[in-house]
Amino acid sequence: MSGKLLIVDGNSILNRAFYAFKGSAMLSTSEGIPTNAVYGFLNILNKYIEEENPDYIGVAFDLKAKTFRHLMSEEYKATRKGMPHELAKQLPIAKDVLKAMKIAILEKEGLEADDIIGIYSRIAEEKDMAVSILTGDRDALQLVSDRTTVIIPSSSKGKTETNRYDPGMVREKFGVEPVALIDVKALMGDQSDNIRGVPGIGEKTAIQLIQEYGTIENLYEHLDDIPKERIRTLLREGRESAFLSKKLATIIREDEGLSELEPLKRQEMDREALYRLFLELEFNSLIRRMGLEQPARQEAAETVSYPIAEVTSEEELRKIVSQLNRKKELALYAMIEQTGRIGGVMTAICMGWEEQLYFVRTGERIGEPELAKLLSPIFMNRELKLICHDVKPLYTWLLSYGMDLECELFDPMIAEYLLDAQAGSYSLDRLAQRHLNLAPDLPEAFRGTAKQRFSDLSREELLCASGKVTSLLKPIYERQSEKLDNSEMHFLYHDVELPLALVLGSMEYYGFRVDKDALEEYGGMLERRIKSLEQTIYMLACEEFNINSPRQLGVILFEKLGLKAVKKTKTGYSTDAEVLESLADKHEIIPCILEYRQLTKLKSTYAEGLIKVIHPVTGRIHSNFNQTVTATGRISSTEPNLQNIPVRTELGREIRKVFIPEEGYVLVDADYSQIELRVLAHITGDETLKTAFRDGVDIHTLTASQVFKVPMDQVTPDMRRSAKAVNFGIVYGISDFSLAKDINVSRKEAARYIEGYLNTYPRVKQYMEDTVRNGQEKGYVETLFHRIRHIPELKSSNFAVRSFGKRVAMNTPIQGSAADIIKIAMVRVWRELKKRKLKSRLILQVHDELLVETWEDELDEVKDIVRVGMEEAVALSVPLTVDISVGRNWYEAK
DNA sequence: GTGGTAGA
DNA sequence: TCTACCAC
Repeated sequence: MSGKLLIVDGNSILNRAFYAFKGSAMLSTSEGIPTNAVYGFLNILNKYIEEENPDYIGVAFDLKAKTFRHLMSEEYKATRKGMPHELAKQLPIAKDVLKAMKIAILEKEGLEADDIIGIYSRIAEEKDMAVSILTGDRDALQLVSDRTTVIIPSSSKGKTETNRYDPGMVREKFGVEPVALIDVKALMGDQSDNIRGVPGIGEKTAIQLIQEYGTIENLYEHLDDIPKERIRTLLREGRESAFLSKKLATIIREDEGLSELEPLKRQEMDREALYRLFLELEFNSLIRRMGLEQPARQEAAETVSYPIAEVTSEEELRKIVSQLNRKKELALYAMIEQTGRIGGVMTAICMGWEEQLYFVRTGERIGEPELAKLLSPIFMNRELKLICHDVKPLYTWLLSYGMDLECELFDPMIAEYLLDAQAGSYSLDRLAQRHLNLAPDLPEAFRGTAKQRFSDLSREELLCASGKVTSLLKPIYERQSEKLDNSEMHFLYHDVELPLALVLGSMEYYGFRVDKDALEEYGGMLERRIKSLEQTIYMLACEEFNINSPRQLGVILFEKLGLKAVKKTKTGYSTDAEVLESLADKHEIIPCILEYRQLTKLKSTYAEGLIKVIHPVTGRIHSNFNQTVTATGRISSTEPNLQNIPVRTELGREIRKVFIPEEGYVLVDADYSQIELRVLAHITGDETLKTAFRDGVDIHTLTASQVFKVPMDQVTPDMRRSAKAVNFGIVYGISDFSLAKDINVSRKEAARYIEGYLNTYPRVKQYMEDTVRNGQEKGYVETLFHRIRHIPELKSSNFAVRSFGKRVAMNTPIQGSAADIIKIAMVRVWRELKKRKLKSRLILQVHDELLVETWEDELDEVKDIVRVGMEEAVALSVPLTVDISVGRNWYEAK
């Protein structure tokens, strides 16, 4: 039996980092510590080991967040000053820890086991950490060695494998025999969450128990049989055990059984494990810095990879298609690039199911249009389920060849988004990692992130990599299906998100026509006004400077012109609109700067930004609609973002005049009226709100009337404005702090408004409380259609983080349900337009608004389709009303 | 609250 | 990366 010392933290990330660094010294920290701090420690410690103690023996030790913060406190503030980089800030602390280690190590000539083991406790003593470890935190010090004690954390019930410590696993994995088990939280006097519901087993009694039951497994099995009375005794002992634990840490010093140092020698860093870990955690810059990009190939043995054959003639392909077409399910991976061509370019495609995969490269033998046509029987086969990761580009590609897609679909990317909307990345290799624990070695083009194109790769590379990824589809599909089937998201997935991918694909395909000349003229007009404003500003400042630089502007305003700085940012003076507005009457330069800001924003982001993305062939803007980005279920739009085209100011709104329909078409714009507040009324069941919406009462005036306790007809515009802001705040779940900023009152005043609101609508208040509690219990909240959002922040010990979690918990069901509803409406409208074979098409969604480019002859029909599609998307206890307007450009149609 | 983009 | 600002 080896004499390994292992300190296991409940924090799975760091556990795994420890394994990756096995043999290296490791300083792990708890939640709340910046990852680069962890990295910094690792780096420094490793360096130290390499340079000064090559034979240093692996020690992991664990600094609790509180201790860490303590170390970060006063005494270090001074040293941190002036250090340029985050990492540098951590240096003094790391050095200090090192110093402690050095003392421990170098005090004696040679290295001896008890020194190594003792380091931890010495540091703990020197830094007053023992207290923190034993009583100051809910986690605990956990040691494993052959003669010492296994402390099983209460997170042994945890879901992740790294957290699941049971005696058998300890024995197998660490080669040590556990002699006792201690529930850590019970030690801390926390009875809420103990091993299998048994409160606090003190170490001493635990040993007795094990002796009684022979083995730990046996004890586990009979935990429920232990009499309640005895459990109470154990609980009392729990506190004593805490002090025992401290002894445990020192007992080892005298343990001669640890003289065998060989197994503790430093080993090579496990670069692959580290690579996989960093990949999963998206520590991309760390991967780069540590040069982990090309981990040694490791996956070959365990990667599912089916045989693959290349298809090189149309005739052959036709045969294979008819053969594949008889299958129930088919995995397909399309190597499509978004290029200048609308619909993208398909370099190759790979498809098949388990026993055999087929690879087709487009080119002279089989052209893209021919390929689209040849594959069509599969795409139109409603009896077949196509497993396709990211189906949207495949659909736009098909549209560009006049083809359609009507088979059943399964898209792992979308499935994963529903399972975890905050996962960040949904590329296939990440899915393989999450579901299959595989780290396939793939060219960058297959990993979604890189600039590399499929067409940059050789035939062999494409064949090999696409075979790998296509093989992944089936097992991923099976695992995701199981998870989805166990959830309530079936409807959302099959009837909303999957068809929506096609809707978005067609929206991207059609794009939005733009009058380029008008846009250029608009830009020119802005340019002229900016130039003249610029001169005025230089004159008023008596010097030329870069107005776009908040830094330079800050110097001019607050140093040269002597204006009073109201607010600061991390790097200097704040010059945001809020600050400038408060200074508006202090100096005539201020209004000029505000106007300059507005004009340059319009010019650079909108005028120039939009011109850049007009497609030279279609003359239209083909925005990219992303379905898997937002945590709430909303869609996002990029390159350009068409969901934030100005509307509030007249000058900004003018831009909408350049968004025009095709010849013979008009724009139909339909937007939900107050959809979030209606969702709120429905979810909370508040009668006042429901009646108001049924009667078509102005909701902000109503709120004002009720909160300020005046009759409806005596509500002043000011009162209405405040009420509107409060409604706004409720919908978006903003804090009293942000509300105060929005309506320019004190934070206390804002808090009173919110309180007044909640007292006016007790059902809303009840809902808010219920949702938060529910979220805390389950760890997630859900929308009307069971879209879930995990909110780990609710469990944070940090007030600000927890408050954020609460607001998110209150807001997400509202915003998310509204997102669900408009998505349902989009699918309905799109399907109806398609079914009736109309020329009109859905081209844009802006959260509560749909835009249909409408063939003039179809105007009445389209208005009807849109109204019904949206208003009847879902039956709530309040009506959903839609305002529709028609125009020859977007400006007119709003 | 949720996003995206531009400029320094 | 930070600051600022556009939308719902």
